[in-house]
Amino acid sequence: MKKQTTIHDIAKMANVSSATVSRVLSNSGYPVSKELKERIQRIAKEANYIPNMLGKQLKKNTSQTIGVIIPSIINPFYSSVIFGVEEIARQNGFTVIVCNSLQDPSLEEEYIRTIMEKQVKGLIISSISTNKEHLKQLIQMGLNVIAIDQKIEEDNINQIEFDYHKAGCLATRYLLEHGHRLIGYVTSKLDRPSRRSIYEGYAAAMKDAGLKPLVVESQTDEVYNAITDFDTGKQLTKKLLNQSPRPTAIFACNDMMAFGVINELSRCDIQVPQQMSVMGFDGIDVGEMIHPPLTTIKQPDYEMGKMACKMLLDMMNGEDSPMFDITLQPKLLERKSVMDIRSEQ
Amino acid sequence: MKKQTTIHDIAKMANVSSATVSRVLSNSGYPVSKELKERIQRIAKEANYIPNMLGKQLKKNTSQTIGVIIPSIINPFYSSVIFGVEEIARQNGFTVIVCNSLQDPSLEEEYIRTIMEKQVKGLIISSISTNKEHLKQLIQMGLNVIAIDQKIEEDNINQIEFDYHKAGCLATRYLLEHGHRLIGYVTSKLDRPSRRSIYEGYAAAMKDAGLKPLVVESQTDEVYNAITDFDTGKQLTKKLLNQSPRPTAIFACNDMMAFGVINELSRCDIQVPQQMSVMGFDGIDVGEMIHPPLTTIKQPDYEMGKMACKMLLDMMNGEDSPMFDITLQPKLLERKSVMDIRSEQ
DNA sequence: TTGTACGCGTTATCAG
DNA sequence: CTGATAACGCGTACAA
Repeated sequence: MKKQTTIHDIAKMANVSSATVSRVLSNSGYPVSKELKERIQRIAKEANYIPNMLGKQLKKNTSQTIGVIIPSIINPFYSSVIFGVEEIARQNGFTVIVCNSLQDPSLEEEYIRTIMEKQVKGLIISSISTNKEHLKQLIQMGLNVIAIDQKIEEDNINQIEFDYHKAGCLATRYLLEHGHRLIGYVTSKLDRPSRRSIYEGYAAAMKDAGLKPLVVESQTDEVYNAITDFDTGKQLTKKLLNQSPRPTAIFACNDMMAFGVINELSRCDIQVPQQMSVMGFDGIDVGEMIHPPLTTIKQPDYEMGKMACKMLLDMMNGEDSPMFDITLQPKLLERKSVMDIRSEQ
Repeated sequence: MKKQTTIHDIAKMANVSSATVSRVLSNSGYPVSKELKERIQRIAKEANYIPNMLGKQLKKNTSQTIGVIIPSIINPFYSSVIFGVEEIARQNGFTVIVCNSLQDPSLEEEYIRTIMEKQVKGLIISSISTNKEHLKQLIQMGLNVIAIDQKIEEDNINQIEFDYHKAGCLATRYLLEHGHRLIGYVTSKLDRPSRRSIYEGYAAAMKDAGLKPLVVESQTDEVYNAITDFDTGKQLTKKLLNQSPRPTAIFACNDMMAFGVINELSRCDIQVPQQMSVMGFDGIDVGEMIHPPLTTIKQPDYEMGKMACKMLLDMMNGEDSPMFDITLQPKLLERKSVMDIRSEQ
């Protein structure tokens, strides 16, 4: 394992100063005679020169890196987000550090600290922590932050929001329009703003229709995990089926949970959608692959990632911080898990 | 945006030399009087000192970072791998850079270059590129590499392999044991060793049973994308159904494709598993969530990630390079998509 | 157009 | 035990 060649090595080989080498090899645009330039480039190539970014970054006080903190990459929704982020980052010469917070505030904080130590100046975060003081302080120190998915109720943190409330309404109204009156809502613990908003959207739409909400909420504060949502969906469905009168439609707070709902119904020999309609929330790809294909709300994941990264890069380029929030709009993906039961009534 | 506090700032505040501050704040173990130590720690805390890793790394010539290059994080298999890698990395104070190669050799090379420039000394890669010369050269320069998933036919690259051949056999034998004789195999393009091996395992098992393989191979060299595999599964199933006599079971080269198979069968009103058995390959979580739950081969993704990361860290700690390959063994996940048809014959 | 010399923040070596 | 100083690799005033 021999030492890497540096600009000084090349300088010696070319009998010039390292300054000149630097100017050529960093494409600084600083004037260097053409012949010398070409000679240096040739020598660098032959010597297999690989620049050491650490030196550069230390000097310029900027790592070409952005950090992304999300609950878990196992969740397809977040892996799509990252996919979008990474695409834009790469196109702009940036590299992405991925951090799974596992919904654990202390892990989240640990990661933010690491990010800062690595001189990462840009962070995209779906934050779980309620104490934003720390984050605000780091922003003072030059960190640029874009919050996605989970709203951060603070100034000078740009947000990419999603209109969860409207989405909850939209889904519920769709069910109502298809003749459903008894609509159950199954949800994981309502301890985060996004989840609350969906619920409130559902409740509002029900109220508008003069109907009573029928909610089953998971109480366990589970560690994050895809299969957990699935199991939760099954559990909550069991509870819901014990209610009387039984609902004719079930609305789940995310697609994974909706899969659990469908699975449990199928285990109980209840046909979807003939005997029970199911509505999901997220719009992940696999929803299209199950039977029946899941009618759901599309939350633009990939696009959200791309947009967040673009905004972040703009901020870091000091585009005079436009400081505006974006709110993405929900879209209903009409597939096959909801039946129109108006004719039956 | 004020400048960050450095050890020099703290040195001034404490009226000591920056060397002493460094010794205390880096937990070097170097002897410093207890009172001084505590004073420096207190001042650092008050001044909100955040160490600058770039300086440290430049000095020590090692970034506490590992790179992971995989085809696409959208694929649940790879996101599980990364999840495992990241867990071990975090526990050891390392950070993970994620790179989606999209099955594009030039993108892969670009990422490897970036990795090197960032002084990343450890790389976990599912390589698509056929030219390993470049990689070998970088290993000479101190890069540590663990190859996963895709075998790299070179010395001094540690591998975590998976016995694809045996897995292909295992799946096929299972179908045979359940009375199937006409077993179709649908696969994406056989242009990679792993895919070839599964195919060969299937073919060998069929031959052992005195049966003729029935293979439908996708010809399109698609860009990587989860939904593509699903669609491919549908297309290939259509082709297979035109064969006569029709197979009684279909074995797909990955789970996503198996979902496509099931979906297409369902569209043609062919019941799974009553009228047609389906076997997948991968063992991703959602396989359990669809109807019927997919019988499949479990390829240990999460464990593979954890193991790869452990091996890599050992290598980087210069554990005298044990230089051995690990071959993970397949396991059959028996669920509900395969029916025993022996009684019918 | 090219070279000299210093600093980015940190650790390591060598004196004291 | 503590301090001064020289690196690490690079970019950049300033000088020539």
